[in-house]
Amino acid sequence: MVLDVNRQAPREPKYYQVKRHLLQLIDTLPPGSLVPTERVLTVELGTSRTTVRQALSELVGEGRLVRRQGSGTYVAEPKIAWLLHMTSFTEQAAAAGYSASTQLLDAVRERASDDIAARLAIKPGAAVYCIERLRLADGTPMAVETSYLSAARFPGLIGHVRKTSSLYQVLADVYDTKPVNADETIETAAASPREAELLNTDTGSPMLVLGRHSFDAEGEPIEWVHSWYRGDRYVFVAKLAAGH
Amino acid sequence: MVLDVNRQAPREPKYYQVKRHLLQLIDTLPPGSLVPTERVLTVELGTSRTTVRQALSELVGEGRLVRRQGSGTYVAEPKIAWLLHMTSFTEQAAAAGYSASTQLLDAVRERASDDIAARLAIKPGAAVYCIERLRLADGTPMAVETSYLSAARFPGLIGHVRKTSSLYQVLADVYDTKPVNADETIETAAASPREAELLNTDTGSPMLVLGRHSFDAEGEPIEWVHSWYRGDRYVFVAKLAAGH
DNA sequence: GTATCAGAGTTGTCTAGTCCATTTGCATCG
DNA sequence: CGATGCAAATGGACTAGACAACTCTGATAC
Repeated sequence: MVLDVNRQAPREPKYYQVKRHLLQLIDTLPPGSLVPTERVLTVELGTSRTTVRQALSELVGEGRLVRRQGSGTYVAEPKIAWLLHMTSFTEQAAAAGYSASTQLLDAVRERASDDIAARLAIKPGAAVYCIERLRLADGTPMAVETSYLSAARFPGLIGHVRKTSSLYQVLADVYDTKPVNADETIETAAASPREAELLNTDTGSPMLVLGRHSFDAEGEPIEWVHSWYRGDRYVFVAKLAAGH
Repeated sequence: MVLDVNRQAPREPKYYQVKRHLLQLIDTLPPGSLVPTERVLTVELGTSRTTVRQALSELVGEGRLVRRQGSGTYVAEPKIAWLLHMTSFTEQAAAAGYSASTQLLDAVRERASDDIAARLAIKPGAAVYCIERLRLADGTPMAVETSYLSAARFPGLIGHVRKTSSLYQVLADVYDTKPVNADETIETAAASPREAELLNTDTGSPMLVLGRHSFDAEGEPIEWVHSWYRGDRYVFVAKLAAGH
């Protein structure tokens, strides 16, 4: 009978050795530098291209490297900090020193799924507006934002949104409604082909998904939004104080 | 001369078709259900095991599936919401209905890197305490937390921390210091083998990294902490109000 | 009955290779 | 001189398969 000493130690995968090697290299190079090609690393490190690519993919996902097909792999710029608070995208961007713009991708009326219905406090199957927008900062795509609002509560919303780019402006001017509270959720996900295309990244790359569930002064839900940010590009920042 | 119509359309990768197929399947099954094995999916969908595994890996990373080596792949439980606010881990856990515990992994005195020094407003190379702890909720590991504090400002800290599990308690009782403000950062990363082992997950799986930079009433930095949570298990929740 | 063990089945890791899409630089042509 | 086209080099997607590590079940031994 063999006694199994240190079973618990999960040995380091080979691809992780490659990753550590690359991390060391990256730390010595300025952003924009070219790193060795996949095929060169394959022979240098005595491993397969698949293994090298796994290490590279993780580093790309963490925002340390950028790959450009046909060209090469480069050291990435540091991530951009994005402050979370209760204002519009435009104000947030301005506070961070960017000029924000918005591109309306889609605005349709559809039936609420069970999940959406519950969040908007309406019946499943009731009409909702689904508004999809691309947020840009200094012209580069930053986030894909999808908003859901009750069609019964905001009749004709789509027409207004097509004319005025700011949804919050429309809510205030036309419907006299203003969000005063919100629950925000933050989680990770992988980019779908659609988001990847819009945000100019790869399908499956890690994303930060910000959900916002906002309420008016009476506590009624106004909208449910989720915004997809590239996880390799952005860090969310929240400022907290002890008294809540 | 061939005119390149719709160059922009990046066709859907094959693995993503597999992923969508699996998502449809998952939506019909309760948590804990067994999904078909990798080899079965390989023949059912007419693809290679590598491609099937890529789809599965993304779904595992998004918390939709759980893989158990030697056993099979199962539909995962929904993610757990974790409220962000300016209290201790223990209080946070209690508010969410968990009984929290902490395991001290390591507590050493070391020299501050440039980054740490800047955050703690001390000189690079000055002594800092590095305290690594495993946070558990109802006995299951939840996060790996690494704190950095100035050794000059909190002499003998390690000894106190070894006796009292709560760092904030020690800061209040022994050093009469209390954090009143904090900047929190949230970003994505991939698990290192060490974190993966401690959190009982796989190397490279997506993580949510919460950074906390806290300050006392005078605006002096007290500590710099980063906590690694499993991105497939947790959603962070922040409550915001309009008046900031 | 109970414990043990072998084997089948599963996921985990890695390899070596093919073919495609895109970029880039160079040679060629006008 | 400029534009064009070609070829090399690069990353992107996928395949088929080997072997390892682990789990579970059923047959067997006691």
